Amino acid sequence: MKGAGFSIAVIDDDESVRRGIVMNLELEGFTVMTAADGEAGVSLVKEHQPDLIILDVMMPKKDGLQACREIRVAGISTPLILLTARSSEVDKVLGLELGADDYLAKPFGMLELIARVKALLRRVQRTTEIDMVKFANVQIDFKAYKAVRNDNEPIDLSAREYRLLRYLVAKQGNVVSRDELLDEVWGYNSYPTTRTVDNHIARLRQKVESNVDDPQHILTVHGVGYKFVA
Amino acid sequence: MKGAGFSIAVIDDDESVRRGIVMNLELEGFTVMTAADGEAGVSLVKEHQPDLIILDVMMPKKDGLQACREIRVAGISTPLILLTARSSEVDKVLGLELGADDYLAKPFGMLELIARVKALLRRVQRTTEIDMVKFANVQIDFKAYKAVRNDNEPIDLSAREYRLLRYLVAKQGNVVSRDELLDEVWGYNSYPTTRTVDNHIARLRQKVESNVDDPQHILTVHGVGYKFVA
DNA sequence: CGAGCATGTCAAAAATTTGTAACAAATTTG
DNA sequence: CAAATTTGTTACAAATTTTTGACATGCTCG
Repeated sequence: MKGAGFSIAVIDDDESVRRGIVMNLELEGFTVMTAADGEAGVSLVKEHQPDLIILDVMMPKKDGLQACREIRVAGISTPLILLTARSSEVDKVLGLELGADDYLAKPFGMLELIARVKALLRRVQRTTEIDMVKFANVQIDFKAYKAVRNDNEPIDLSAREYRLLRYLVAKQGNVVSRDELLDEVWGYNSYPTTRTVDNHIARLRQKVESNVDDPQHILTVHGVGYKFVA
Repeated sequence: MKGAGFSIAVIDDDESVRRGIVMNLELEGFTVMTAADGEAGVSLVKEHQPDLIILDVMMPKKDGLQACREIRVAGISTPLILLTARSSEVDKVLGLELGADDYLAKPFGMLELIARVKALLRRVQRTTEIDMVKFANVQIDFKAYKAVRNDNEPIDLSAREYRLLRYLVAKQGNVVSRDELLDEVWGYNSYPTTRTVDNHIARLRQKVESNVDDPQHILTVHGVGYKFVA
């Protein structure tokens, strides 16, 4: 994954632990922000909305479990990894019930932490399904399977067109290859050709782009695949 | 994709299943190694570090879940597909928690297995590739296939130019020979001449260097190859 | 210095990739 | 069951990229 623009909040009172984690995450290409106690941590998270939180259980002012609880209560569902010195079951269960997504007992290996961070981000990214998208004068609701232009003219998209577009939108800004689309949108049980993808893209463009001859949102990247930009 | 040098370990006690899988993978151009029980499988994986593991759940000596656990504990994070006869959720969850990356219930279609193997390799590859590079006044995003100079003038690079540059950047500071570039950027089943590389380098320089006659980042190392420096 | 390679440059030719239309097959609907 | 809709396939034209070869220029070492 190599960081890919993800930001991570590291909340731990131990200066040296914090530094170690930060250094390693930055080496991996993540953007890192830190706080040294629970209270500052909660503020940090509320304010900067990182993509992932690493939270120590034992901390002054407000312990990790309490901080975790507050973060969840605030409606923030950012993936969260708990660090704990005591590896007692109590801590683990408590933490997970409070809404942590993973935990790691100190002392832990940096490689393992990095691996878990990446795994968690991957997992979240996969399962985060987009609900809606708006661009130019069209608006699409993937949950309701409804699409409109100018707030009133309905656009009629087929089921596969919805899925295709949703996948592109989920990866927006990044190029997606035809093979990836076949895997993710068509699945592993059917084996259409890559040309099938082109045809669906063409149909999508006709329905969704203002000028089919100069698409503004569903872009071709020659030799690679397609890319959606809002 | 066509196998492209990837090696795959197939661990299954059923001779005929194993043979079928091996044959199909080899047809796809993969290098395949096998083991007939969990114990042998774990040794095989530790010793030969394949690029992907296909592991049957039910096996003598050491079952697949146990083998999977041992492989992960040994710090080997190679992508792993579990095969199982029972399609119960329990197995699935267990397997995934133990660190399997994908899951396939017997009986499965060969095409589906191949599709999953390729998808998984693609996914892993995506996550290990460089995302971005910045140098002088240009910035390149390899995921978005987007390059700009001075934050606003777009630079138009072809797919191969992106791949070529990404490979050089990945090896930055080290000289890379033309033959290595042909292997890694062009692949093993195309055979252009080494002059082709020069041409692409030339075009890359024209697009990316400020002064083509005195390149600052894509450097020629006479008699050896090329080298990227930030 | 100059012979012998190695590399840079350019344009045309070759190859690949993509868009699209028309049609067939499959699926859903009435 | 027939009609309508959706999906997949094929073929071909158009767009774009890639390769090649010829020649110019540059580098290295005897």
